[in-house]
Amino acid sequence: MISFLKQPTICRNIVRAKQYDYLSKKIMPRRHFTNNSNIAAATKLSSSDSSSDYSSSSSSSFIKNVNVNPVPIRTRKEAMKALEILFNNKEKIHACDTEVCNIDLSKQGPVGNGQVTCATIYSGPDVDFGSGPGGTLWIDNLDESEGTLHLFSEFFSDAKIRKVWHNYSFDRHVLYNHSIDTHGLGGDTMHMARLWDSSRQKYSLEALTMDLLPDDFQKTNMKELFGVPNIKKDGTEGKNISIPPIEMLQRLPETRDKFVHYSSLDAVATWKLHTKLSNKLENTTWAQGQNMLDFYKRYLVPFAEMLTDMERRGIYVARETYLPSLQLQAETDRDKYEHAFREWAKQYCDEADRMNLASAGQKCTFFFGGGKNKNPKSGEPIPAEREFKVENIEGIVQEGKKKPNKYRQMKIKGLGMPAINYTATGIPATSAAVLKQLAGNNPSDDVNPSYGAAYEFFGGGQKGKDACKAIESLLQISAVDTMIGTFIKPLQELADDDGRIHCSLNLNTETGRLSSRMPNLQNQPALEKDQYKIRDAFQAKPGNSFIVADYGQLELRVLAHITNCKSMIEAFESGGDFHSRTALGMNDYIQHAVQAGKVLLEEGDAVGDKANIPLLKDVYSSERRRAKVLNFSIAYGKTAFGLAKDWDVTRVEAQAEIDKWYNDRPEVLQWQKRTIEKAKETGFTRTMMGRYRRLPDLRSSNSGIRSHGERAAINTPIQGSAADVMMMGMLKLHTDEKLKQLGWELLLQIHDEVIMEGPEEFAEEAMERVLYCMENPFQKKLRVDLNVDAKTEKTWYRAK
DNA sequence: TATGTACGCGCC
DNA sequence: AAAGGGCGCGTACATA
Repeated sequence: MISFLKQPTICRNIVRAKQYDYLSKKIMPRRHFTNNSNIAAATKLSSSDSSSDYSSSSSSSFIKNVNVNPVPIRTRKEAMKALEILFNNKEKIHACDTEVCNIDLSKQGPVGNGQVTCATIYSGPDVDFGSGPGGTLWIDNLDESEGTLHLFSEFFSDAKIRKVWHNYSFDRHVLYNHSIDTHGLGGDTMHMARLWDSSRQKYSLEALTMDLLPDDFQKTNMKELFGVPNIKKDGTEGKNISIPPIEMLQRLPETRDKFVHYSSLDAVATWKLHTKLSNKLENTTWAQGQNMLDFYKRYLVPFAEMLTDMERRGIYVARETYLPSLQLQAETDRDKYEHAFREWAKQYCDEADRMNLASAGQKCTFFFGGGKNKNPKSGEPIPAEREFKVENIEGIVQEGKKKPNKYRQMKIKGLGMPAINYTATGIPATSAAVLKQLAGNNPSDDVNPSYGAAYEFFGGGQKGKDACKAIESLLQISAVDTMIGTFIKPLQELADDDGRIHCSLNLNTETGRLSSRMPNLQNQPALEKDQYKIRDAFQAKPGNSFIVADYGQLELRVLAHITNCKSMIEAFESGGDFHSRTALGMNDYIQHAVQAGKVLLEEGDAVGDKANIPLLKDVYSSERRRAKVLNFSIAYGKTAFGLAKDWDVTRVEAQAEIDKWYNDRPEVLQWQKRTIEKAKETGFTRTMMGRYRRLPDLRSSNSGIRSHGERAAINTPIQGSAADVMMMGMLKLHTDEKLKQLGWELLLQIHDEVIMEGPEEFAEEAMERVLYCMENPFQKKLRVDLNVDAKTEKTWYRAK
């Protein structure tokens, strides 16, 4: 039997730790409250000598050694003078930054949310805005100065004037909230830093400034500058520090000057970082006679600008006409499953009604507490019972107390079932895969039920059957909860007044893929798993349609191209179903069956008198499925150990399958060896378009980490090159004159798939162009053709 | 009360 | 000693 149990890995935890580090920065950018305090920088700044002539603030002692000489712009007259200087320096690079209020970044994105309280511009050490060369412009846009910013609209929207930003997407959107449509992206220091070194932990302006700019130019974070201790109930100062709202810092006389200095400094830091990063990229080879800055400017800058267009557009979800009924249906289902499970569990657990079915800890104790289960890491037995805190809705009064407490302890006793699998920390896992093993594949089927481990444990018979059915209900509860909590609800909450969702599309991955946040639109339930048809909520406007186009086997085609593998190239050249062909190559008896005309390789063969012959994928479906798994596993660097676990076969058997795969494709094995070798020498691996991924893990003393690095060394060229193909394809789609003329625009990208929206009447015409653009992302052809499948429909669900 | 960690799960 | 790459995010729970 195939098991899908996933082993916990230390690698995953390493990667995860990094994600959180990064996320805390992403969720709370520099404008927000909770930046980590930078004690080192603060100490350095406050202890250095006061040679600065910065004199506009009595509280400026915080920032002594960085002189930004801000020129405040509050009136039309001042703005006109500044604009004249800006336009006289058209050819220069201008670093810009905004400060924003009225936005809660933990709940909403910048499209349609947030107002700019001020903007700062720094145009380099030569430009003099009136405070001497190298001063900054500080454009006030609050209170009586509101509207000043808009006077600069022409400057921001001029495509010929290069502006550089840190996290351009955010600024572009908030400026658009003031009807300022920026163009002329000169660079985004966040993207440049990612391109220069994609394995950094932090990409915040602060972290980059600290690491890349000289010690005498450093940035102090907001918490350091403006943080005030929270006042506790008793009136004393608490330990937590919060930052007053932006608009308050800008208004209050005691913080105003410091704030002006702080925000101006961000623009200066961005400018200096841009210079520094340009230099670094310039000194990195891209291709013959060209450097990474060339690559950045030619592809990544237009790509980044395009991503903000997509974010701004958003995608419509039927928040009012569809999602609520969907939610109701899901909640009804949930209640049904919940009732079924609790009724069963009551027989074994007094507090079954109060158990939190979303708690892994409680489920773990209930099923696996006691018995012979031991933590494989620590050797400790799993406790036979545990207490959990629950709300005291029963109003139980504790002994010796007069009134009931708000919370009470609830005891769960373990059934002592043998654990199926363990988490990374050595606790019995209660994942869906584990519960599935307990319940069996199909315990509720009337005709042909199949039961899992719980059947035997409860002594078989009716009791065993009931247990399996109950656990299946529990499984359903988790599944439905995920649907409601991760998809159905957030989609409704995040839609704007027009029902459109504006996720943030980030260039923040190690491999060059995009990621999507708030919400993540790249993990919406797909196909069969989309039991509630959530993708039907994504709809085109009346009169419009979607085109959903995806690359078929993109990564495998890329693998074939990169490795120049004869057998793979041939398989793709002959067309048809790649996985069937792999299965054919790996099993003699399938070859015989095909040669004897007993089965057909693929659907295209079912013509004329062969129409009634069955297909390989139907007759040998398990072989094909295995071949498919193997195809992907090898691209990811899976080992015989992992494959053996997945397939529930011995390691030797798994290795034999792998060997058979490589036998037909020796170039792949050679390439993998060569690539790891080279990565160890150079410390990096590269993609087709020449992007680098540094792999410091390859030099780790921890062999687990090292192996992870080796797998990354061979996976990144595949995944990253696939991302390259997609990026180039999207740039073609974006710049295609015909598509523009027909009114078709990109909305989303899901790694190997794009969603476009446009007038229904031109859908067929547009589709032709879409196919052409995506199939020809490069001037040069790859060694295998790219296969694009496109469909036009009214909803995302229907277009698959 | 706020924050970090662990677990688990959705997608390609 | 671990044992498939890349993501984002909701929930529970421990800790400060």
